[in-house]
This record gives sequence, C-alpha cells and structure tokens, in this order.
Amino acid sequence: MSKELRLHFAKHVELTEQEFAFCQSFFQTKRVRKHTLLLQEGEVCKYFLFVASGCLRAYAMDRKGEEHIVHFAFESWWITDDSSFWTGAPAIYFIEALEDSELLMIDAPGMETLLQKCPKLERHFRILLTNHAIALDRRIAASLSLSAEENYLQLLKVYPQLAQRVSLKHISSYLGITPESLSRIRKRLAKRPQKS
Amino acid sequence: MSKELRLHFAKHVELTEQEFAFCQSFFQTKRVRKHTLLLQEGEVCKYFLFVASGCLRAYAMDRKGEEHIVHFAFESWWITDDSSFWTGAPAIYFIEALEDSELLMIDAPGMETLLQKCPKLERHFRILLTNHAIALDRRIAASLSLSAEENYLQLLKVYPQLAQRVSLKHISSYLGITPESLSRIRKRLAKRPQKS
DNA sequence: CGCGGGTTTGATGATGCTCAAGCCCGGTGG
DNA sequence: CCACCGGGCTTGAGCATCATCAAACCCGCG
Repeated sequence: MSKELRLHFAKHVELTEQEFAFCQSFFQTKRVRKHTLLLQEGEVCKYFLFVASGCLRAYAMDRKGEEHIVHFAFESWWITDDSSFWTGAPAIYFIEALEDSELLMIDAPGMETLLQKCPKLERHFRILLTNHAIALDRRIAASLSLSAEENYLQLLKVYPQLAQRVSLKHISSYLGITPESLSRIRKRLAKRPQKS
Repeated sequence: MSKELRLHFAKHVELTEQEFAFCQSFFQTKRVRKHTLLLQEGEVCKYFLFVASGCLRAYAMDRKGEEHIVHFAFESWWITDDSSFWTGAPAIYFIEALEDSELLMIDAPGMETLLQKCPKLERHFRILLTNHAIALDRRIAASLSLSAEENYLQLLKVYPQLAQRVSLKHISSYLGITPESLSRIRKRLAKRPQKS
C-alpha cells in the first residue's frame, strides 16, 4: 500500500530506500469501507490522508443542512481539512469514503517532524500545493464564466473517471447545482450530436 | 520597498540580515501606475510579483470577451499566473494594476535558485500556499452554498477594505454576478437594518 | 414481491441576467 | 464659471436559467 506513496513522492523528489523507509514510518495505514466518515465538522482534524486506493469526498454542510462537496480525492491524492489540521481549529468539513479505500495517515506533529527531518519534502509539498492552487483557480474561473452545462463538460474533460465512479448526486453537489438540473443536462447532452 | 518583503518572510521563517540581503538580490523593483497591464493572456508569465504597496487584479477573459476576476492582490500578497510561471505555458490570465503600485519581481530561474540556496523559503511558501488553499476552498464553499447577497456580505467580512478600494464593477466580476445585480444588492442592504 | 435509494420528469417560481435608459459627478475646455 | 462630456453607477422591464416541489420510475436487494 505504501508503493503508491513511494511513486507519489518520486514525482517531485528523489528519495533513497532508507529515506523513504524513514518517511513511511510516520504513517499509519487504514482500510475503510464505503460510507465511513473519517472527519466530522466541529472535530479537530487529526490526520492528513493519502489515498492509496479508493475515493473520498470532503463536504461542507450549510445552515439548511445541504451538503456541498469541496473536493474529491482519488488514488494518490491527499485530503484533509487544512485549516483544522494545521491550526487545530474545529473542522468545517466532513470527510467520507465514497468507495472502500486504503489510506495512509499522518498526524500534525508527525508531519512537522517529517518535514523537518526530510526537507526535500517541503519542496514536494510546495509543488503539490502550487498545482493544487492552479486547479482551484481554474475551478473558480470556470464557475465564474460558464453555464452549468459547460461546467459539467469541463469537469468531465478534466476528470473523465468521475462520471463512472461518482453518483449524479455527488457530482451535482460538487458543481453547485441540484441533482434534477444535472439529470436534465445529461438528457440534453445525450440527445445532442456529440464528439467522440 | 523591500521592508515589506522582509516583514512578510518574517511571518514564517527567521532570516539573518545577510540571508535577507541575499534573497533580496534576486528581486527587481518596479513602480507602476494605475491601469498598467503586467501580463496578457497568451504571453509567458515571466515574473512572480510581490505587492509592496497598491493593488492588482488577475482576470480571465471568456469567449464572449467578459472579464472574470480570479484574484485581487493587496499589500504583501503575491500574484502571478502560476501555470504559466512555473511551466512556461501561455498565460491564461491578465494581470493589471488597480492602483499605483510598488512591486518586487522575481523570475522563474531566480525563484528556483532562491529556493535552492535558501531552503527555509520552501517552508515559507509551503505555508503560504496552504493558507492560500484554505482561502480558495472557503471561496468555493461560499459560492456553492450562498446566494449572491450572502456571498457579498461574506466577502466584505473577510476583506473590509475591498468596498473602499475596488470599484463595484470589479467586485461584481470577482463574485461572478453583473454590476447591476451588485448595485441592487447594495441598495437592498442599505435600506435594511444592519449591524455595526 | 415489495421496499428504498437514486434518478428522471413535469409544472411552477425565484434569482439573477440582458438590454436600455437615466443619473451622478468629476474633469476638460470654452 | 459654466457647459459639456464620459465613466461608473443606478433603475426598470422582460427574460433565461436553474431551483423547488411533487410524483413517477428504475433496479438491486432483502
């Protein structure tokens, strides 16, 4: 299960076997079944999670009790409630497994130590966060300038796996529209000339 | 003008006078007047900009020629087109000064060298990017769950300076609504019992 | 079978958009 | 000093998109 983590780190830094073994020692592994709640709003988020396999979602709940998905996390992505994890503040998101998943977990003191002892990873995470920021900017730009339908198509272009793996309800929540609207959008697209 | 940069770095790392002097040597200074375009879509974004004073905006232009503001940058914030700056791809945003501004500029090779020679800054930027990601997540969650009016109020709560310094047109563009709508929102708010 | 979650469909309505006109105010030139 | 212009903001009327509410449908599972 840590093979995925090894490959993941290798994207931006080179680690020797020993170095990686050292890093790995900071993580616990966990297998969870679909629907497992890993974090609740209001708790302190103890772990930074690496998804070795499976799929999670982070969502916020508004005053009316509606859920709004802020992130999905598939294989070899990280997920956490950043503000809670890094500062110890109460979490503002829920995190839930959407499929049976294998996770690697590191807590905040572990993360601090890891980064201190293995400063190469500072670089790794800086690059990761930069890419993350690029993706978030694109999502924001898309939501500002596109219609619901265009937004959906753009999402599918970036994450083609999504339509297969995630329910209509969750995709609509991520897009900020109702399930009914997304259903109608799909219907329209289905009966329209489409490429590929 | 580099005093602001010094204070900024001091938020997350400690640098000696020499270290800072070294860092500083990587930056050029630039004063620009309101309305100056610092980056155009399609160009390669050569610089990572630190705003010592003043205010800039980054915006995307859609097919219809409408502008959508992705970020504002006030004093001691950074701004760039990340995907272009880090990878050399064509920029997808425009960057423009909204006020006369003082900028510190570093190019990509400079940035790489700086981070290599002064690894403490990896940490600084990682923390900065984490905070940035937190802010972006909140903006996304807000746009998913709030009405235009609630969104505007939330924005004012986070950046009270905004209403004074930035035109209605630009704020509405950031919120993803038309100037007309924001004008009506303000009218409604003005004639309603308000706190403070 | 029949239950139940997720999805689809339909009818109606609200929020925010479009287009067009008018207003306010600061700047310029006569 | 005033008349005029122009940009930014406001206001109004009609419209599009998407939300809401309610019902029906589909299909896997007990």
